[in-house]
Amino acid sequence: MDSISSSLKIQVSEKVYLKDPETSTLGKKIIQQSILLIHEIGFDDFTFKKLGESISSNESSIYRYFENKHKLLVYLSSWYWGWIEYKLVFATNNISDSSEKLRRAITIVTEKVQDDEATDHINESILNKIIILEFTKSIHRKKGEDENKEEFFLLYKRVIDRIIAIIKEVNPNYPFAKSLASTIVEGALHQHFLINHMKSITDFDENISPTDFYINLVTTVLKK
Amino acid sequence: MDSISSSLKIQVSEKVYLKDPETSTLGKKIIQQSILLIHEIGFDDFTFKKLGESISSNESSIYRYFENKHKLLVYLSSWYWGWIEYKLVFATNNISDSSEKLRRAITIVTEKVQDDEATDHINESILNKIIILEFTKSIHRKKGEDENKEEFFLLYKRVIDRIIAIIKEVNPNYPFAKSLASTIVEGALHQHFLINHMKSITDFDENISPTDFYINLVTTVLKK
Amino acid sequence: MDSISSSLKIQVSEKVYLKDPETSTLGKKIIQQSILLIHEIGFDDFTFKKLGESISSNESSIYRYFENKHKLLVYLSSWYWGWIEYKLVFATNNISDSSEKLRRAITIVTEKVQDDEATDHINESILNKIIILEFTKSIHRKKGEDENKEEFFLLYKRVIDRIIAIIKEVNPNYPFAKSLASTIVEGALHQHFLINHMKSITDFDENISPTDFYINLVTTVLKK
Amino acid sequence: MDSISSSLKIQVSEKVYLKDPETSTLGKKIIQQSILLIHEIGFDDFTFKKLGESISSNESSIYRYFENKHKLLVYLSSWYWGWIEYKLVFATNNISDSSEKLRRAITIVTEKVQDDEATDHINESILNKIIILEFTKSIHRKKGEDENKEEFFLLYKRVIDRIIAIIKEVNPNYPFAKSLASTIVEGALHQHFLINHMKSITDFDENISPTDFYINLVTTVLKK
DNA sequence: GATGAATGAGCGTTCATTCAT
DNA sequence: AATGAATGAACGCTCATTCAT
Repeated sequence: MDSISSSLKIQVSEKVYLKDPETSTLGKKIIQQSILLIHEIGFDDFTFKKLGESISSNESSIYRYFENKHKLLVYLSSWYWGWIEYKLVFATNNISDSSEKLRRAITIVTEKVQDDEATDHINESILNKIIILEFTKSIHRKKGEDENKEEFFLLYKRVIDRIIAIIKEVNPNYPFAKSLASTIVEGALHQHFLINHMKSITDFDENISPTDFYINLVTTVLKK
Repeated sequence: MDSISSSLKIQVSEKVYLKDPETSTLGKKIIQQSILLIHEIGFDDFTFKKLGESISSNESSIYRYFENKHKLLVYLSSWYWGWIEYKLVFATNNISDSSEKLRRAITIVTEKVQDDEATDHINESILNKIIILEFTKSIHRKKGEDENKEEFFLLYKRVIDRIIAIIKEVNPNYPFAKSLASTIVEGALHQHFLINHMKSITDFDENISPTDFYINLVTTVLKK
Repeated sequence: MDSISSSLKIQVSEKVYLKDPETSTLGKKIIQQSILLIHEIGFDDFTFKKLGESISSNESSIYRYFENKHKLLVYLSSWYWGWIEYKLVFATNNISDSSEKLRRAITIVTEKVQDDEATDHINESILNKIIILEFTKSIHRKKGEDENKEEFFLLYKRVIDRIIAIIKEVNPNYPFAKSLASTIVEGALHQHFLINHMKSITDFDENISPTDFYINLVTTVLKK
Repeated sequence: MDSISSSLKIQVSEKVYLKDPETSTLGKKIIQQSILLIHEIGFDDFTFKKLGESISSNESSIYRYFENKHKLLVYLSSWYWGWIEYKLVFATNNISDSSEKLRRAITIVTEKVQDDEATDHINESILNKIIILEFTKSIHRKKGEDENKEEFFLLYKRVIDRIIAIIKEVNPNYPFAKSLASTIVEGALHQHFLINHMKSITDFDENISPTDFYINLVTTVLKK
């Protein structure tokens, strides 16, 4: 059976930060406000200077925690995928029917995110919006190519790996399990983006959601 | 019957450029070299100053053609999707069997791109690599949100619309035609990205390609 | 008796322009539109490029007429003071009473300017507003100090010299004739500026104008 | 009785600067050198880059203190008028005879300025030359029209208001007290400009000064 | 450990001007 | 004579980062 820390302290790789933001008040404020600020002005216009102002602190203080703004985004992303993994494990735990398990897993990664009351300094709903807009950009960054990419996106890959495993449970002979899993996860972000910015090429409304689309899609292709 | 200019002069919206780069030698050099340079150093590090150096011209000359580097990228993207549309129309022309038409269309938008000898100042193969890395970023840009987004990404949407139409031909009752089409086009870019940067979560090798995955996927879900 | 060309062809020093704008349609358009454009966006933001656009011509064409935008402003100023001189001479012609002559002269240089229908490509009322805002700046320019300053501001000085002469007619013993004359001319511009921008330090309203102030002032100090 | 801080710390509005230059060594150097440099090359050619070089510091450091060079000039002007106000109050303090008070006030605002030994990083004599050349330009700036104009030129207006008050003491029935006051203050700057650049339209020499002209003028017009 | 001050480097842009047609 | 294209130089400004306290 899968096991994961049941508390909501998400473990982010130490390579991502210089000092763990969870260990101080300032650190938590940095995380909390950065989410709000990135959402407000976009990651391109986001700077440590502006963040410093919004937490009435100096930009140099933030440098104690993160090498640069890209690492901070990697931290937020990692935290997000760690949190998704936690929810995914929790939701599929003790479910014996593979197909049901898969449906639940797909739901977790494709549904619209609500704020999680268990974490008071992180607004997951807004964080999700940032992930939709910025996560793909962040894995596409050319700079520092591959040095720590594996490390940085570990938690993202773990979510995908868990879905791959469930897909294989459902249909061990399906030859594209990995591609299907990555299509669901990345595709869901994209579909949510389209809902907000290019509605005309989506089918979604109040009655029909990306989750419906993906469950239908996956169920069909995995049918033996 | 579909009709499209059979020459390879791709029409890019006039709002994207200040002066049409196709109308001068310098303009063509800007296009040609920008593709090579963006590929080489990444779009983030790409500046008009560096481009100017690489075409031994002054950055200010480039400003005659494009307002800023983002508009230049929009131009390249538009050109790319215009070219893809052209190929798509050409490949599906006179094909009466809808399923075959769809297979051909999917092939066009998911296969690895080869250089097209018909255009001597544009290397489509490299441009495709740029699109894989940078296109999603470019539609995710926050700034200038929505003002001309429709206009800028018109050719992209036209490609998707054509695929939607073919999907509907194959199965008029499938309820997620739009989402499926956008999943194919965006997803194919993502799968090609994974091949280059996160191989471990793909199923692809020399025998099996994204095209195979998408044809299998689409064929299955549209089966009546 | 004073003599001045009775036509409204104001003679501006040839050193101010490269090609006389009065001799071509384009030249006249340059003059006409530059007045409107400078008034609209301010002289600081005014460029030949923008002027070129507004007369749908190229900036390089304007360089045929004026070395740079400062020379163009000198031209406009010269024209303005030439026109003021013309009005001044016309208004004081055949007046034998010196005091009356002085009153009329002061009126000319201090009253609010109306458009002169005799010149169709120059809107004197707007030009006056430009002079109020920009003329003092233009004589204060440091660059090219003194080379041709005498020449450039000849027509301005001629207006002042005419007023000095009238002051001396009224009271030959007044020891500050020159300073008084320059105070009136420059001061009137300043008072009109204050009316538009710092009303709180003026005494003017619909019943009382700068002209009243200056006539009162001058009449009093010249009383024997 | 008038009261004003007797120390020479002139209070300039906080809206003018980002960080008070009086609070650091670098700040004082910025003020000191900017005066010398603006005098030397003129405000048009003055840039933060050049100022940075002349204080062997980087232009970006200067941006900590002032938003742009125009704000720096506003600071210098404000300081100047604050200093003039101080001198004016000091010189007229305890003088019971209104006419004498007025003569002293006029003297303060019209006489040639000597360096004040009490301030070691500000050369008032040179600053006065800058004010003569640049102050009128600075209040004539079109950009940012009126937003903070009142605030920015507060100290200038306070000087004028004090003179208005004294004029009214001398002759409460004179109907143009405001215009007369602004004429003196602005006019004096202009007369000093003429002395330096257009001597031919002034009456001044070593025996006769602008102060003489203005005292004569004002005394005469206010005579009951 | 947190902060404020200072800095260097470089970006995006505009301007004035020249050249070739 | 008028124009369009191209250029070099500089400006204003911001960013990421370091240093000193």
